[in-house]
Amino acid sequence: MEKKTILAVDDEVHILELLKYNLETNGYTVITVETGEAALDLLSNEKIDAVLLDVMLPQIDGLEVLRRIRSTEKIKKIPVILLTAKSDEFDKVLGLETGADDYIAKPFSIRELQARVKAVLRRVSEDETVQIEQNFISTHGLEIGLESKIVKKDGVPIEMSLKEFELLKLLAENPGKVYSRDVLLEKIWSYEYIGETRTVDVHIRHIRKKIEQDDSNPMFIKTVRGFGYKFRED
Amino acid sequence: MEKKTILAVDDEVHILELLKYNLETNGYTVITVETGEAALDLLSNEKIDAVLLDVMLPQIDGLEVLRRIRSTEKIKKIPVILLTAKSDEFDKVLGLETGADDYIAKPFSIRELQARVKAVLRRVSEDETVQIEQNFISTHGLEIGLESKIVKKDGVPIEMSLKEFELLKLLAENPGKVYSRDVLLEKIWSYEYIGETRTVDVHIRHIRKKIEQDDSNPMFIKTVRGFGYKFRED
DNA sequence: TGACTTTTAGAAAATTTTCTGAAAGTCAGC
DNA sequence: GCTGACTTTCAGAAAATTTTCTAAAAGTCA
Repeated sequence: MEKKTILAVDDEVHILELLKYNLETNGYTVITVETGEAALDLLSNEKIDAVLLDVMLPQIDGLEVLRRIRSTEKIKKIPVILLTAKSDEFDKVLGLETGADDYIAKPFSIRELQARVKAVLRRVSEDETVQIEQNFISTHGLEIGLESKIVKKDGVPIEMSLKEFELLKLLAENPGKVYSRDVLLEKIWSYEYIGETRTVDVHIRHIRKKIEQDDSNPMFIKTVRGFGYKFRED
Repeated sequence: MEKKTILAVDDEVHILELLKYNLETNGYTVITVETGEAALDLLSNEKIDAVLLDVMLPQIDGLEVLRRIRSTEKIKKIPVILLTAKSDEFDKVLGLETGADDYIAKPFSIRELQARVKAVLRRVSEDETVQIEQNFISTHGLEIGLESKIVKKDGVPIEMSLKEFELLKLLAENPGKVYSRDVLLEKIWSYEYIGETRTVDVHIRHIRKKIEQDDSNPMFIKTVRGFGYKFRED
C-alpha cells in the first residue's frame, strides 16, 4: 500500500503537531497548514487523500473550506473529517450536512483520531474498487449487499438494523475468523464506547433470529465458546 | 493466559490503591510507585506489560517519564495510558507529541479504566501475533487454526474447548520443549497454585482422546515422566 | 520383585459461559 | 413532546466446560 497523504488544517500549532506526530506514527504522510486559504491551495496542487479540518479558522472558516472543496470538481471527492471544538449538537449536525465524511469533537483521543482517519480512507478505497470487485457477499442462500446494505435470505429481503448489519458484515467478510466480544465491541461500536460484552450476544441473537433456519444449530454465525463468534467457513 | 503486570504511577496513594484494587480484581498483577524515578527504575528491571501514568508528578513529571520510556530502546514499546486530572490538562496533553497509547481523564470510571487497559494490552498482543503471520500450525495430519480456533485431524474438524485449545496451541508452538505442570498452569490458567493438581493431566487426557490414534502411544503430546509434557519434535 | 511415586481414567461436582425473554433506555422523526 | 424502532441491560435458565475426587494402572528404583 502506498503511503497516504493527510492534510491537517488548524490554527493551533500544538494541535497540528499532535495530528502530525500521531498520524505519521501510523504510516501516513502529513502536511499541516494553519489557514483555509493555504489548505485550498494545497488541495489543488498536491495529491491529498484525506483532510482533517478544524471548524474554527481565521478568515475562511472550516465549513466554508469544506463547501469549496465539495464544489470544486477536481477535489470534491476527497474525504474530510471535521474537528469541532465545542461538542454541541448544532456543530455536529451542521458539519455533517455540509458534506463532511466524519467529525471528531475535541478533545479527542489519539485512538479515535487514528480509527476515524483509517475508516474514512478505507471507505474511499472501497468505493474505488467497488465497480470492479463484488459488492455483495453471497453464501448458502444468504446475500449481503455491502453497498445497498440489504440482506437477502433465499432472495427474500430481510430488514437489518445498523448494528446488526455491521456485525453481520464484519463476520461475513472474514469467514472462519473468530472475533472476541471485546474486539467486536471495539470494531463495531465506537472506539470510545465502554459497554457490556453481553450486548454483542443480544445482537447476534437478533441476527440469528432473522437469518437462521434452525436456532439451535446456526449455519451462518457460529458460537465459539470461550472465544467469541465466527461466520461459517466453507 | 499468563498474568499481565501493570505499573501504576501516581503521587496520590489513594488513587494507587484504587488502581491496584480494581485491576487486581481483573486478574492483573499491579505494581505501584509514587514517583517517576521509581517508575523508570522499575521499568528497566521488571517485566512490565503496561503503564498507567499520572501526568502530574513531583520532580520528573509524567510527560517526561513517558518521553524517557519512548527513547529507551528496551522499553519503548510498552503501552502507556496517561491519567490527567483536570480537563484542561487533558486538552494540553492532547496537544503534545507525547506518544501515549491512550488517555483517561480523572475522575474516571472503573469500567472505563478496565476497558482501556484491556484494549491496550490486546492491541499489543495482536501486533505480536501479526508478525508471526501464521494462521495455522500443521504437522503430521494435525492442523491447528490459530484464527479459526479449529483443530483438524487429517482434514476432519475436531471440537476443542478453550483450555484444551490453548494448551495444545502452546505445546505445538514449541515442539520438543517440556512444560512442567506448574508452568502450564501459570501460562494458561494464570495462577500460582500451591500444591497438587491434576487439572493439567485431565486436560491433556481430553486432548489426547480427541487427536491421538493410539492412546497408549501418543504421537503428538508426550508425557515426560517426573517433568511434564511436550509436543512431538520432528 | 516390591514399595513407592507418578500418571491415567471415569464420573461427579462446581464453575463458567451462553442463551433467552423481558424491561429499560435512546434517539430520530413526526 | 410523543411515538416507534432500535439498542442496551438485566436476571434466570440452560448448556458446556473445568475442576475435583477416587481408584487403578504404569513407571522407577533399590
